[in-house]
Amino acid sequence: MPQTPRRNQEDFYLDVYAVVQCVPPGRVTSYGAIAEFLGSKGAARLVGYAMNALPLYQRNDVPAHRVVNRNGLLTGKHHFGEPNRMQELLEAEGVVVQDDQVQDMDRVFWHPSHHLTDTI
DNA sequence: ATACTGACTAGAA
DNA sequence: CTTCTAGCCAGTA
Repeated sequence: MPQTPRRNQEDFYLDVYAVVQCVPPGRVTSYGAIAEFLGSKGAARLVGYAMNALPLYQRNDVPAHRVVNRNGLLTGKHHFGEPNRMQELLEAEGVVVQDDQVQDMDRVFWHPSHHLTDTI
């Protein structure tokens, strides 16, 4: 997981996908956290854009449903085809979702730099 | 080139 | 508590 500043947009996209792939099942992270980890703090919108540009052939490898906004709101749910698909995927991993919002964010939130010291 | 949009966020009012 | 503002960056019109 590169912690170096953005080199170019293509690598940035790939880095975003790589980070998302590191999110353990049952945990979630935020767009801003990913951006910050990649050295582009404040580029949260770009992370969202990267997810939007996630190629279909990679959707099986990248758990996009584990990325929510910093409040735990499922802001990307409209990109999963069915309205509650994202919630179903999360709940299948044990994440409690209510009103399109992840509950117990403090316990479930996963920060990229904490991947070694995560306590489930 | 400007203007607006969006799977965002932190801080101010 | 809520809503607003200003940043953020790529893509589109």
